[in-house]
Amino acid sequence: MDGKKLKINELDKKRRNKRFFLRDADDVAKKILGDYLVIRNNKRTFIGKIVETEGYLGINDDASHSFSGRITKRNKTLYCEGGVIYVYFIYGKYWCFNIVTSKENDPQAVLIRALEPLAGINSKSNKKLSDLKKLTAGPCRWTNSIGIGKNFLGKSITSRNAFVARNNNKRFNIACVKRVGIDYATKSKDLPLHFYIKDNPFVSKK
DNA sequence: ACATGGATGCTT
DNA sequence: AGCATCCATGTC
Repeated sequence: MDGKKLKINELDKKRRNKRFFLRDADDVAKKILGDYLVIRNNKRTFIGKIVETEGYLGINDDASHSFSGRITKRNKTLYCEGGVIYVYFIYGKYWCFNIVTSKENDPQAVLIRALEPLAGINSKSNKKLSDLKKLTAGPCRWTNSIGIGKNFLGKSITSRNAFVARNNNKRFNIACVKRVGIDYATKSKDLPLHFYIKDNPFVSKK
């Protein structure tokens, strides 16, 4: 009967648990490609397929907010045990959504850069692919579209209201390139920690 | 092609 | 305390 509800229940069963997020960020970044991000927010449920991610490796990664290990008001969430959400405000307008990984005091994270919307985005007024892409194809776009902000900082990514669901039928190739927007980095600038699903239209455009 | 925007971090 | 810097995005 209600296909959407059924699907959400199915996804609930495939929820990634906390242990999954205790590994290194590059590993998590690759493994969650093709998985589903489920966010329950303002009494709505949003589902998006994760199509583009970046790994940030922590204190030795000079592109990371936790580089050098200095703890600040902004980055302290990164030092939590993996499995919580790290959001930060950027460019005076936007929010970026990350999943903290690895063990406590190893401040790694995965940035979710783009999603393919599957539910919860108003598709009535956005039938065209180009319109839909403007809503979820980009690290600051999808967060804006579903109301991600500081309210998600430090929240669990293994809870009923925010989780990653395993996709057991992955048939795609993964591209592995250098990360975006980190020219200020030197040592880690060219590391291939930016992953995306090849040929997926919702990968943010270069 | 250009304007927007605020937190951050560095300099004073 | 001041300010240059950051660039994804929206709007042109």
